[in-house]
Amino acid sequence: MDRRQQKTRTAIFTAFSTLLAQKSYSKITVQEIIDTANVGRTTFYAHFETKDDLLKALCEELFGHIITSALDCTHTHGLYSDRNAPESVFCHLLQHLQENENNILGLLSCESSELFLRYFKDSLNDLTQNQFVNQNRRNNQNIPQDFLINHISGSFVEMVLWWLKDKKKHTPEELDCYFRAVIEPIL
Amino acid sequence: MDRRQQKTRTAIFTAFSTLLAQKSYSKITVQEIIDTANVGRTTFYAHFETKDDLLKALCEELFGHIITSALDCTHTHGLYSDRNAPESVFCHLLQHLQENENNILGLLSCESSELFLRYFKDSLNDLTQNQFVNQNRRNNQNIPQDFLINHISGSFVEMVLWWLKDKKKHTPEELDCYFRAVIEPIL
DNA sequence: ATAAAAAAGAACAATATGTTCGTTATCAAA
DNA sequence: TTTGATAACGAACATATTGTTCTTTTTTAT
Repeated sequence: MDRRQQKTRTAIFTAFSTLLAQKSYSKITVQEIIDTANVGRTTFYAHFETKDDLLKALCEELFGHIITSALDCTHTHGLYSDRNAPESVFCHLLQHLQENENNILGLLSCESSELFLRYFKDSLNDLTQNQFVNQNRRNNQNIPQDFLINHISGSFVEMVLWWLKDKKKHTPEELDCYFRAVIEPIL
Repeated sequence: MDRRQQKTRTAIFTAFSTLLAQKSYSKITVQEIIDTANVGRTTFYAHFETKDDLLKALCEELFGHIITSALDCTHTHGLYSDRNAPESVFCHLLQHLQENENNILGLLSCESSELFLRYFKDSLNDLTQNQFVNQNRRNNQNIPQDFLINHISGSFVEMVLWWLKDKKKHTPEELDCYFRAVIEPIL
């Protein structure tokens, strides 16, 4: 691929991320993005159809490899390796988030965090579902599998939201411990 | 209060709700709202500072009494009246939602449901917190109370989101049953 | 070196925003 | 029922954003 394309694409992503750290998504204009990225108006629209399109692309880039990395983890460990195992996939995810690659946490902490977390939850749903079909789980009370999957990924996302609002006063390991305590009883 | 004020306020709310059923919040313009409500531009800005302000006012109106009603319920029953009791506050909430007063479910089903559910969750947090301070709960594994409160209200909100996406294939009573099954083990 | 592709830059119509004015209609209270 | 207050109207306004179209310049891959 042409280096110029990659360069502007990166410039736009960076500018967008910078702006997201300053103000909410809805208040960011295309004008600001291209000013910050220092690219022409035409160039922006050659890459992305709309601002929403840009957001989607950014999410795919951000959550893409964090999820695939987690998927590798489940292939070796299972959803939770063991009831008393030291780490679960969720701990892995939290650590990955905190490592701050591409400044994901910065983005998730911004005013538009919910926006990102919806994308994140979609990915988590796939991840969790994957686990359920592979493992033949006992279903203790005729709870629909859909419900359980949604409960797990939903709770995780809400936990991350809480974690960030709370200025990350807890370590990924602590959170993992709490999360397993509230999730494992129902598996 | 002047009847005229009440009348335009209602007209704007109704117009806004109608539009929300058709398109996402971000794509609705003030222009459309005043056209639909059939009020002057000046009038709109006399009532609400911005579109965001309107959304906030609508949420307060919608969730205000649904929560106070639930609060009454907790005063008599407790968070869950009893492990085997037929109804919990959450069932009450779900039924209330489904009764379709002010067409809440219609709004929650729209493209901008997350927007509303964030407001809803804030109210739920207060509700849940209220319960925790009144009842002296056993805390089985040193999980922070904040975490538990957030887990409960967060899970509930995510469940409603799932319920709506799923076209409400389940009754409030079924959902309540599932929800208690995943929440009660940790209380 | 050259043809293809990408970015810049300027200009465009269309639309949305929030404000200001003077005018008209409606209300509540005497 | 009159009257003073106030809410709504409507038109106009400057300002800003959007998405598109054009031509010109720069950069790339081969």
